[in-house]
Amino acid sequence: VIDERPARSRLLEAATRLFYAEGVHAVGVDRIIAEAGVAKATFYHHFPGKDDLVRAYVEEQSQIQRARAARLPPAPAGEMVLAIFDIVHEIGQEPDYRGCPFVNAAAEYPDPAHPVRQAIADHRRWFRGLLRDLLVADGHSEAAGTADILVALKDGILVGSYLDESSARAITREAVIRVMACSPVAVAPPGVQTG
Amino acid sequence: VIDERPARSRLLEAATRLFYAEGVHAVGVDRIIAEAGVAKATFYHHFPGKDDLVRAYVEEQSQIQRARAARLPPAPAGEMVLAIFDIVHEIGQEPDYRGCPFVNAAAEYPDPAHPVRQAIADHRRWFRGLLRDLLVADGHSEAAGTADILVALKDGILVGSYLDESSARAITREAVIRVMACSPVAVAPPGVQTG
Amino acid sequence: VIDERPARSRLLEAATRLFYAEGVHAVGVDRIIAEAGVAKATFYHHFPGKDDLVRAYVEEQSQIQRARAARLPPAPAGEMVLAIFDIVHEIGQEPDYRGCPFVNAAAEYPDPAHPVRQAIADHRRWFRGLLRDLLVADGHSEAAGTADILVALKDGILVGSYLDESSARAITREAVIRVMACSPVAVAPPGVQTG
Amino acid sequence: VIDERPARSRLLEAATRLFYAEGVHAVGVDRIIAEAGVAKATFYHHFPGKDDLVRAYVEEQSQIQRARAARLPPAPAGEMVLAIFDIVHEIGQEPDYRGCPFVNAAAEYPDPAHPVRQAIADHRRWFRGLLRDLLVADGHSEAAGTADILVALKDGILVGSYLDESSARAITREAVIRVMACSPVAVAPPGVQTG
DNA sequence: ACTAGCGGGACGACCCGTTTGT
DNA sequence: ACAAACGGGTCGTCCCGCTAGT
Repeated sequence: VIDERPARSRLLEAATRLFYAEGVHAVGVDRIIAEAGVAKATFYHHFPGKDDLVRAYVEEQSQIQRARAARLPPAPAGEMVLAIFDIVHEIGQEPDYRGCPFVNAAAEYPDPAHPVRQAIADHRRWFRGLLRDLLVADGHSEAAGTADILVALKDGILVGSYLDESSARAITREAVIRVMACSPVAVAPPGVQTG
Repeated sequence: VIDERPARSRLLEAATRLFYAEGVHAVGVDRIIAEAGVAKATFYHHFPGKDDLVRAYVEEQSQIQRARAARLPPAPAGEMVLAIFDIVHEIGQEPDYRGCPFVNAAAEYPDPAHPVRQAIADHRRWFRGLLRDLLVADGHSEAAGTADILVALKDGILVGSYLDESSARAITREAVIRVMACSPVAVAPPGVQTG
Repeated sequence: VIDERPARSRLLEAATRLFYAEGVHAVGVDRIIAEAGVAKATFYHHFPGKDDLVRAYVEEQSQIQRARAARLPPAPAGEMVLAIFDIVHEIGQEPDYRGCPFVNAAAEYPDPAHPVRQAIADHRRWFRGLLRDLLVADGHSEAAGTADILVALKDGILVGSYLDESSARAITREAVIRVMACSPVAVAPPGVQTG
Repeated sequence: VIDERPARSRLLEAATRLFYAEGVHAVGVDRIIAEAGVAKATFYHHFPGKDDLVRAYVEEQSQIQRARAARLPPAPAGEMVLAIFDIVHEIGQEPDYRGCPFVNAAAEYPDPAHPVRQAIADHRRWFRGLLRDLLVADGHSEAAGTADILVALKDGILVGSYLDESSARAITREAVIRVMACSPVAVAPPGVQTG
């Protein structure tokens, strides 16, 4: 009971690194325990199975992002949204960026009822709620719909950061500004779709 | 003799169905040849290895989307963009939608030099070029940057269609309209843009 | 149509090349038919199975060696033996020498009753008889025993040519001379001989 | 619980038996692990791959022969050579003799740079050195060349023991005596030697 | 007489996630 | 904490048949 946490931490650290860099199915437990320097029995003592480790990995990523958002310096709500997307942009520019860990993990878990997918859905609900609350605080009409668009924008930016040449111009701030600029005319042209 | 189509077609069809529904690594060649009703030797006669089948799958998806775009009825360029996103929206609403096949496949192929990744990059270059050309034809200033944003929007919409509750309101058209509405003021305020 | 020789010849040629260079078990029939440029059905039309091709390969090698011996210019029997070993030496020095095809094939056919092994045994009987007859014609006492030793010498020279550094000095002629120099004293010291 | 020896020993024992009796390529790892009574993962825990097991097999055979040579009772160098060839002869007469394990293994490994071939080459260097040292100690002129011939003789005797009818008379001792009897005249007739 | 392609099933080496004993 | 066990899975190749089309 004394030295439990280092082993678990090392396992989660190794898993995070390998799962993110190479994919979940592509990394075996043998490799993780080898890189973590723990025994197999220790692994199965801390995690009932590989999927539980995957879920822990996803949940930890969510915690990291929530903490990062919580550490943002206070600012007017509109600027907070921009600050969040500045972080999104920065993340996408990191050297070995391999895409959004949640999107990538979801690609390997087709069943939406799977605990890993649940954890991913939780994270996404949190992020959408965060944006929507900020838009509401910003006095934005159509806060919910705009939050949906911004979530899509965030996902798409990260996908592009992973898959397209980095020479693609940085369009993050510009995009956020346009999405948030919902002139009354544009918002609800009669008969146009809901958003 | 049930299916008289050539073996290669049956293999590619089965692979497409299974790869998309369950992921690439999660589907073994044994399963594909079983569902295609071909012998293993026949599979390896048509494809040097599994990765070649994956690449064929990706390239076929690209061909399908290009053909679909080519079949769009002629219209003014701006409306063409909207029509394209209507299709994107529709695709995302399909019953067993499992996300963008290119994004999902890329999640399982970390190496950008891998042929599968190359095929994905080719497709993405095509799509971005399609949007940019339409924006140029539409007389849009900032066509390239706006195309980048629209590509991100498309990716994000499809990610959301896969991962979020379908109750999420459809925001596609609204989002496109906002992104395309780039008022001169918003486009390039000196020093605002991030990168 | 590049190669107009009959299919059987092309198959045997390809098989000879591949079997010798890489080993019998290491070369599949698919590869042979591919390099021969014939259809699979054609192969199985000419040879009931792979083993029959192997036997044909072995028998052809035997024929080649017999023909080479038959072409030796006439000479006194003792010099003929030396001439034979000159050829043995030359063969062992060839650039891509891979060892005696009979010894190598036998290593992959443990059953002495197998047709391939029978063909190998036939060849070895021929070669031993050839040497013995020459020794008899040379008026050699102990012709049979000396022939046995010379056969061993030949096999060992070829093994060494394959497995040892080519820097190993050429000892062929010297060895033959010593083996054939059976002084009465050396031949049968009472009680020395083992069997 | 039948066999309490460690798994690695059981694997190597089974591999030795099967590789020697049937050839390396002809024996699959599944068969070895079955006969060793070991799980597949245990095999791959002890040996990175089949080739490593083959190399261990070859190296063990070399160790066995070196130990056997080391156990020979002390005697004058010339008699030691004869004693070594007595052992060679005895080995060749064993009931299920299948030829020299090194020569047979080399027949299935065409690449001289392969670890298995390296191990074989090591063994052969050792044996040649052993003979040469004994000949030197025996005061033999031309020790190196004679050692080469004796190595060839050993290889050839073992090839013949495997491939020819056992009725072939035992010529081992007689052959060694002749090879070692290098009269000054026979050793270096000017211009006789080939290379 | 030959070609092209496909079917078939067993087997090749190797790795999977997991459990147990020590 | 380490070795071992376990059964099934991975991708790929084996040799051999068969049909259909020249």
